[in-house]
Amino acid sequence: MKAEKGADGTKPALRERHGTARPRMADVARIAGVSTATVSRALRQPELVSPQVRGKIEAAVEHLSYRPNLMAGALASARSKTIGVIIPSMINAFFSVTLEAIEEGLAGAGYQLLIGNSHYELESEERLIASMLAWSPAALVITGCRHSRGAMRALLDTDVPIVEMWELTDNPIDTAVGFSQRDIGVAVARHFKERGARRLGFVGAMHQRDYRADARRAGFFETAQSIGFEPPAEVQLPGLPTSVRGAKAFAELIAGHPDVDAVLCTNDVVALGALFEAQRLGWSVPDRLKICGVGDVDFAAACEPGLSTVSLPRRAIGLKIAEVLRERIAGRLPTGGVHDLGFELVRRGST
Amino acid sequence: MKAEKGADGTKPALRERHGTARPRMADVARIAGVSTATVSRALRQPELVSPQVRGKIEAAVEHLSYRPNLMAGALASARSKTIGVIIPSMINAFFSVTLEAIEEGLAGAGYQLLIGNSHYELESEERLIASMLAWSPAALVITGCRHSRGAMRALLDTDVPIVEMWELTDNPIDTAVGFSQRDIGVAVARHFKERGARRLGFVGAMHQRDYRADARRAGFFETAQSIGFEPPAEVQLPGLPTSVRGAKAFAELIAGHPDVDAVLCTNDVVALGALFEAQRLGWSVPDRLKICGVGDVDFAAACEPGLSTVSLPRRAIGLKIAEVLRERIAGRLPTGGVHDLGFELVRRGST
DNA sequence: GTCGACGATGATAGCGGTTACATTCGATCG
DNA sequence: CGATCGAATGTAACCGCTATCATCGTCGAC
Repeated sequence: MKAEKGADGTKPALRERHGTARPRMADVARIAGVSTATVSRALRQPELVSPQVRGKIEAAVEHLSYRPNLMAGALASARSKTIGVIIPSMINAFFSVTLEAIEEGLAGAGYQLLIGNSHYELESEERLIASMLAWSPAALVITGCRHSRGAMRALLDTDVPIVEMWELTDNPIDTAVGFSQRDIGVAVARHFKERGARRLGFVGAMHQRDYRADARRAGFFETAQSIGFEPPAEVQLPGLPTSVRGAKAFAELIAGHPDVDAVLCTNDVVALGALFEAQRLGWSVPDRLKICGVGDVDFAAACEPGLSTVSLPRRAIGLKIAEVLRERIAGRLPTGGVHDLGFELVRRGST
Repeated sequence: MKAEKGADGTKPALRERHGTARPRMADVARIAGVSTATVSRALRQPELVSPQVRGKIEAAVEHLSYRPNLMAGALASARSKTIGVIIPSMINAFFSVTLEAIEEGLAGAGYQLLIGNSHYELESEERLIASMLAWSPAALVITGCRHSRGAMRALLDTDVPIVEMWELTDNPIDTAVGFSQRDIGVAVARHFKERGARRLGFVGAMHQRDYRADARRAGFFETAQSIGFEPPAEVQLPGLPTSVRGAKAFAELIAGHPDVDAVLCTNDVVALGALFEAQRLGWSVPDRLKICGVGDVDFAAACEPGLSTVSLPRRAIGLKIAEVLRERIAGRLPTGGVHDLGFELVRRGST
């Protein structure tokens, strides 16, 4: 399926080096016949500069197609128009939506997102925090409220506004925006009870690394028992949660526990695998078996039957963060707080 | 579903400002009893510094837990350990995988990814390019080979290595890493022919913005006709491609053209919607209807029947880019080239 | 008419590193 | 034994912009 022209390095690159040095603010100043201080002001606080001078400066900027060197500006002002965001996975669509919402909520303000992937590892997170702080970002957004000691020290030690997201805590470092992961498990257990389930099952993943998923599991198990179920039957996927693994794990689960009639899957992708597997096995959903996912990814509504799931405020988290950051950066709202954005159990055909 | 403690801003933030200023290189130098030049060298080219001095410096760094201010370094050296990446969507899992692979391939080298979202808009891309170049990144990775005039000018004018990805071109600005979008359409049309399809259909999306998807469509239509099909029946989704919209668009398509017996969907998410819709309508797949997606997202293999699709080198693209960049940044491989990573038609039950 | 206030602009000292160049000092060599 | 050289280190001039403070009119008030 490869084109013949694909041989490495054969094609000449289009670009030729022009050699024209990037214009500096001093060039603009010279052309406009003013000092660099005035140019700087005209660019960042135009209202402080008289209209005529401003006009000349704008013309010069245009003429040279001048673009300020952000690093110089950041260095001199000790803050950069950058926002660091650390997420545990880039592939997980949840965080991507939040990322996009943060970006959208900050749109136009000229912020750049510096993105780091912690791969669900606390040490990795610590390293990322350190290197992001070295850029003096305007703010730092991290996923979760659990951090290594070193990370904690760094976070407490800096003046950069910190936002912890996708989880709640009683002791935010600064600001937390999220929802209770544990309550999701609670809600689903109750929902299964309502629907008349008799024996519960759980398909999890990455229990050793994704402690947020673990909190959901804990809520599910504890509530299940407290409302009269036996401890749910359980299987853990090896590795990342995918539909294929979900299908297989689900098959294992019901092979070992044929009495299970309601399964909570750690997320929708896994649940989709289970749904197809049930279909293959001829178990009717929801009569013989109820399936619930977590996330409300777009396909959940398109499934047959529709997949019941828990809708997470992934977009709302991002927008809220953007809102908080705008306030923080503008200097209002000096201190943080905890923002619980809740979640919603979406009842569809699969339960 | 909200916890009571969720009232905004009620919780006190954990952090108290310590007031300790971040140590500077001069502090390290003083403690180690050397000049800042030596500290700088010890940090970036340790082999130039004698072992004893290096030891003292490392001790001082450790003691102060010193972290260099990257902006200062970047300003002075006119290059930053940053790699700008512009993608058309953060939600699309394709690009996320590539992003992760770029990151992974560059792991340990201490690069930060500066990520921009162009929302499939060329003007947006132009703005992003400008603001990313203002950070003097070590390289800039952009999606696609089509750019606005202004963007082109900026890209040709800079010395920053540029990589265009997810598409091929005869005239790369510098380096291109991707595959032929058009050939995907060609391959699927032929595949449908092989499988004995008689009337083709196409479910597309964003034909006005995603010109890569348009290239796939063009390949499909042209080939279809050249190998004896009538022009495929076609429906375009309004807005972003989701499963729900895919299901609806597919329903429309076959309502209008009941003779269609093979449908190419612009991506797997849409194809999944079509698959479920076919199931709801009682059309058996693949006998009555063949469905093919694009992307080979993880659930494609878990579907019932398995979803035939086109596997894109999303991870390979990222790894290749990382490889090229390592070379470029190290100063070897001064010029670019075109790298065709191909794609693979994955035949599963749905065709 | 003089003074102070105020608005607009300029001069300039950093911001915290990097790096070209100078300096030092022992080892090597004729 | 002095000249030479190279490794190790220091000196200081930037990098390009920001921000403080000084300067200079201009204008209204007393």
